Amino acid sequence: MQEPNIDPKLLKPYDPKETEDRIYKIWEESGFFNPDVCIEKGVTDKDATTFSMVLPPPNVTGTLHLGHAATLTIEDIMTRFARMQGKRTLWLPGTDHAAIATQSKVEKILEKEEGKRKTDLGREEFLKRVNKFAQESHDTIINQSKKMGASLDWSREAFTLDEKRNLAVRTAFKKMYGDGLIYRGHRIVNWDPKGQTVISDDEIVYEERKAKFYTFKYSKDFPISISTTRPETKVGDTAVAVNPKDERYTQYIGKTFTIEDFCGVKLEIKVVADDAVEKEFGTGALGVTPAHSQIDAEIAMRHNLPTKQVINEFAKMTVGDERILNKKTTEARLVIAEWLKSEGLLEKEEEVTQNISTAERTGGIIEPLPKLQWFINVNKPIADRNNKTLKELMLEAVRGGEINIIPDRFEKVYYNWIENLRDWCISRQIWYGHRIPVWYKSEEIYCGVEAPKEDGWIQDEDTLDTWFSSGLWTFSTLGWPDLNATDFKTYHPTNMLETGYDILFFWIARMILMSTYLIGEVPFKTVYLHGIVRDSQGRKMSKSLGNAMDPLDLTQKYGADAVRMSLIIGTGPGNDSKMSEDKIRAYKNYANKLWNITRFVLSSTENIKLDSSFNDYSDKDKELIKERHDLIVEITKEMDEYKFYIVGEKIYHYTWSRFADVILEESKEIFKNGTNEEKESRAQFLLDTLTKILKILHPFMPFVTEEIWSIMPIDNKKLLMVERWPETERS
RNA sequence: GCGCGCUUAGCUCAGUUGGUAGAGCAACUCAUUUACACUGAGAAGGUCGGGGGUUCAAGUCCCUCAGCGCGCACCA
Repeated sequence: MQEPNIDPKLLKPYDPKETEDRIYKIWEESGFFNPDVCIEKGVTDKDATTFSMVLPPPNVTGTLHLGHAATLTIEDIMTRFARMQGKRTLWLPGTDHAAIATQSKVEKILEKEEGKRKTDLGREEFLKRVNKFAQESHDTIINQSKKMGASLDWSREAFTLDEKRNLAVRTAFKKMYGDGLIYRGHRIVNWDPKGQTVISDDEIVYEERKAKFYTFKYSKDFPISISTTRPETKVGDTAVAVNPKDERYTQYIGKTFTIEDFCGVKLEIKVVADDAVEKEFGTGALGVTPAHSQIDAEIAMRHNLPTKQVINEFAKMTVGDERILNKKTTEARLVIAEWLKSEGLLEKEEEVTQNISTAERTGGIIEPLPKLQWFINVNKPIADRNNKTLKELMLEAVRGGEINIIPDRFEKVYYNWIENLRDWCISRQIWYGHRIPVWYKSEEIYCGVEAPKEDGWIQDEDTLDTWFSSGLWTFSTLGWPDLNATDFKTYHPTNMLETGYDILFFWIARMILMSTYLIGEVPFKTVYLHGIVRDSQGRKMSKSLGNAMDPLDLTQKYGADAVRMSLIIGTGPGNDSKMSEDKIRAYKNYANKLWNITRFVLSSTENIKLDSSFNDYSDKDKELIKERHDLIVEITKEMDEYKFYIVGEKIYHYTWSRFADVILEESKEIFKNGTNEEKESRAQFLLDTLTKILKILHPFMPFVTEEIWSIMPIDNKKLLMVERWPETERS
């Protein structure tokens, strides 16, 4: 066939590498990622309904993985769809300083490359290193996000640790402190000996391990046997608790026994009755270690028992003689077990599996320790929130329907978490992060947005849990605490929050907490949760397994459009998905198919332009239009319901199996032997249908569609990214 | 212990309010320069995890069992 008047580009296979960076640049230069520019340039009405969403800020700990790529794709689809519907659309980017994660990463590098520890550098110098690392990670992340085609408004980019966000953090802290929601308290906390910091309950990861479960008596004269997996903590025991209904032990309740020598330590053990003790568990008697167990501390509080700390911040013993003093807890455990055996006190030694608490970021084994820390009280009634507690505010936002979670089964998970929620420990003994806005001067404490003016005040050394600043993200990025900021007034509450279900508690719950409390409105109306991207065998991708697929490599090899499609199709909300190169290859082929469809349509309709007022369709084409119209109605409905995985499949199927394999094939016959009317009708139909396919496909495969759009014979074209979604009312 | 999810073709997954099973990939047969080999046509492949129930009708609803996975709690 002759190929007159057709872009020579089409004569070669589609080349994403040549196309994608060029197209992204055109988009960026158009300014259309920014809704203000869209209004200025007249592609969006000033009073159009808004669609706003924040990007879950990636941690500045390195590079993006496929999970980020999935997030970017799903959200870009939402954003481009909204923009093409004419909405005032804002998708706001940013990055997260990720306090502990970033700091420990830099510590590792420092150790490996220079053999130094952070204390060798000092706070200021170490922070310089962290900032440098964070900046480099940031640049990589931004670059990768652009490669994925993300239509983010870079003019509004934010960082959880920049000046504006710091003001928001200090303002929020001050208000919570003023309302008595933030308090400083001496409590049993989760101490991470490896990271040398406290962490919150949610930062604990449980790992199943085998352990020895020892049953023994403190001494030959002691009447009650107890059981434990941690004999070394028993040197800190101050009581034995039994169930009040347990007849075996009633005679001892209230008595105090002195054990002169428990592996070199003198113990005073009082027998108390407490409902928390289960009769059936172990011997039915519990050795109470108030300093090193949350439950025991609670029992101790109820019975006014003394607390005796026997383990320090390095998980080493602080009492006893040379046998255990300064030994690690794991070593002391064996020493005491041996001692019990040799004294004839050990009655039983069993192998059990137990859940061991480890720190999410460092992997360190958590040591419960009593410490003075900052907490958020989740059970205190708040006067200007109708005396509701933070827990109640969080619960009601979802239960009352103001926030809708997709898939809805996660609402149950959310309620369950809130029911078990305890006060949130927000102080961290790390250097990288928002410094706590509290100052001390002898006995005085000052909390304020700014430092006190007089001399002699010393600021709290600790920083805040990274999730404190993330919790403010939907509004700290929009100008809050300035309540008159245009962005804040225009875009808050945001419409959508899309993220992985694994940070439902960490992030989503904390945003709801902060927003309902600080501004009295929900942070977002809909939460869409996606799953984890796994490898083709269903394993979590990780660097150590070596199965991590680098999104950048994949986009280089197959094109971003193909990677995007393969991340969407075959994945429903809330379900994990599996990734394989086969799948991506299939969608690379699809991009090329679309390219060739265009080549055929343009070369067989040469010199004809799309005529939007054309109406003389043949009967056959009218049928095809009806079919197409039904499909678009269906697809639009599914887009509104966030069923992108279904839409992607449907449009793929329609273009390939229906449009290319059937309609184009029969068009060959029409163009060869049909009447002029038939030819004209079919030419318009093909151009019109290709136009609509490009529009529907654009949110999914933005690069190839924008590129094809640029050579379509259509008058008064704008960029495809700001064209209107195909109308659904006309047939 | 409480709760959730999954189990459908060799693999990865769809299957919306119940109407006798679908897609991609892989494998098989054919076509051999066609808009496109990054292709087309065709055929094959499933007692929808097991059992029971409701119904005219169940992959879909209910009960139950099993395997896998996950969350929370416990973890003396």
